[in-house]
Amino acid sequence: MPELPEVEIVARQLAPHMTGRTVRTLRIHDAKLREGGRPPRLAGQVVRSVDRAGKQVRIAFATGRAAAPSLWLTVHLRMTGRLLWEESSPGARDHLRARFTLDRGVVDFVDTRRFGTFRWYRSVEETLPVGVEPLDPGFQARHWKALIAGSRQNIKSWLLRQDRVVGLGNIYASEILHAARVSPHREAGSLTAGERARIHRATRRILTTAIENCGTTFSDFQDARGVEGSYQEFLQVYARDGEPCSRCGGTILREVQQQRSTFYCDDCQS
DNA sequence: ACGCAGACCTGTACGC
DNA sequence: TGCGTACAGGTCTGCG
Repeated sequence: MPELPEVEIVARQLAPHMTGRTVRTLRIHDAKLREGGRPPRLAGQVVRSVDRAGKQVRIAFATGRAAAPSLWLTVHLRMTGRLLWEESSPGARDHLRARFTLDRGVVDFVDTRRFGTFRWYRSVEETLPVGVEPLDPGFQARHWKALIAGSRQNIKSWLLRQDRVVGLGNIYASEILHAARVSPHREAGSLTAGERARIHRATRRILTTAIENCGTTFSDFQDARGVEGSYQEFLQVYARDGEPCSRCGGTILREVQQQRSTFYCDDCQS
């Protein structure tokens, strides 16, 4: 489910609750979560930071309040994962996969479809995604040229890969291409400098606005407080097939690319 | 290198 | 009500 903005919101909301807290216990209820490596002993570890790396929530732990972090956990929410903070211990919960009990508060990992993953690391370098962070202040329009050069992949599929630019998923990829007036069928390597610049600007603007609006809630995204985002009100094409295009009045189409739905306007995206 | 199918899971919406 | 099908914000593997 979540793409960059939704993961960013979860991390930002968890951070003030978790940072500086001591872990009492980590209970893993779903054995699938052990596939990313055996969980280390967490009791007594102090949470030093919670942030986002690509589409993952990253939590740094240290052996004491003054010690440097020596352990990192990345949580990938995939389609339906949620990290929910509660002040006092909630009772039974559907699809509860893991529970962190802190010296104050509880963080539950809830995941209906069980695609979510935990991975443990001993250095921060290992947690860094391969691709570029699109909201990194140093990332500029001119950098797209080298990233995209020579790719024969269609631009919609290219935007979904995480080894070039991280954080984009099926909703924002369609929205970005519509905002940039670029057809999802275009060969990535064939884009002009002007088109790449439009994609760059659209990416920054859309992700930033989505974060400001607490992300997009389609069916199940909720932030760390269980509150839904509101960026769905701003979506121009996603899930709007059959409706008129907000820019040119043409009809928004739905089409399957790489087994994922793409939404676009055939009239003003070329 | 690319596209495509299938897998991983569970739930919901919709047509008959 | 029940059953079958399609679809869902992600990503991996294997095949051609």
